[in-house]
Amino acid sequence: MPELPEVETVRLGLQRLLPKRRIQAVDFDTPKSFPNAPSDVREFLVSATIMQVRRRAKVLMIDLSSEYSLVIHLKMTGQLVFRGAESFGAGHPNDSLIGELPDKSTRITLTFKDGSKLFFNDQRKFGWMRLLPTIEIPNIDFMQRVGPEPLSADFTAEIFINRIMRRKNTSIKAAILDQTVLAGVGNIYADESLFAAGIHPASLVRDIPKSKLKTLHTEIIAVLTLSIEKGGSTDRNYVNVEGKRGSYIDFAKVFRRESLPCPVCKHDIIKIKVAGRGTHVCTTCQKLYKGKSA
DNA sequence: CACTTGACCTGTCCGC
DNA sequence: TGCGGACAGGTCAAGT
Repeated sequence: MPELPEVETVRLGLQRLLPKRRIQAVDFDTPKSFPNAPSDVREFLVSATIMQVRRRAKVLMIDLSSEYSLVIHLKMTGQLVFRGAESFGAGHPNDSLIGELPDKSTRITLTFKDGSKLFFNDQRKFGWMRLLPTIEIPNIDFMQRVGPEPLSADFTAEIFINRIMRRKNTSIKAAILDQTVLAGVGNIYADESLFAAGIHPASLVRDIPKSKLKTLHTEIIAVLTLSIEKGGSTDRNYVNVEGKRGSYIDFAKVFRRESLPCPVCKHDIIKIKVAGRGTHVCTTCQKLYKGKSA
């Protein structure tokens, strides 16, 4: 659920709210959510000041004055919600989708010296937060293997095509979901960008003309950019740091629109399974490329 | 090595 | 209304 646009929206909110705040305490329920040793937490987290908030792929990094960083992955249902000191006692903000915090899905709470708090909620407990030396982040396995940022200026169509061809014998959907090919695309934006490019998600990479792959490169960038403008997609769980929804889902052409008319040709959108994921497709607008046969 | 499937979890929804 | 099962999907480990 949180894909690149959702994680970037959270990053923008955290970058606005967190720098210069000093951590007073951390509370967490399970070691799985926050596996660091208590001695490291005391030494490198408590009393540290937040410097900046960065993102790489779907991973957030909160850099601390201790030269450690909180590295965070929201996975499917993770949420980071900030509440200022004034939000407590008098109740929570009325326009938040999230009620009183902490609640039953709160895994980690960071409390700052000024009384404000950052809550890490995660219904399904797949997400995590880890304290690592800032300088070591580029060395962790995921950072070593993850592909280029699709919204960076040097992510050209040529680079995209070269990287996608590493997965030439699999479906195009599986290929763009592969974080080692490019960073940040998940199920929503895979379906939306493939619709925009007119490619059936089950098409094998090797069968798709280069010109179509070039179109897909353009559409991936367009879809991700529009979604960041809309504050991401709130399908089920996703909210921003204020607990508010993103509106991109209102602009989605196929995602979660099965049995509704295609906005272009009016034929019904169907839902199938591709690469083990629920996949939304308009079989009229999206061509299934298959081999050399006609 | 390339690729696919299952596991990790919990809440929701659907059919009986 | 209760209950079992399918489903949701990011990533990694295990399997083919």
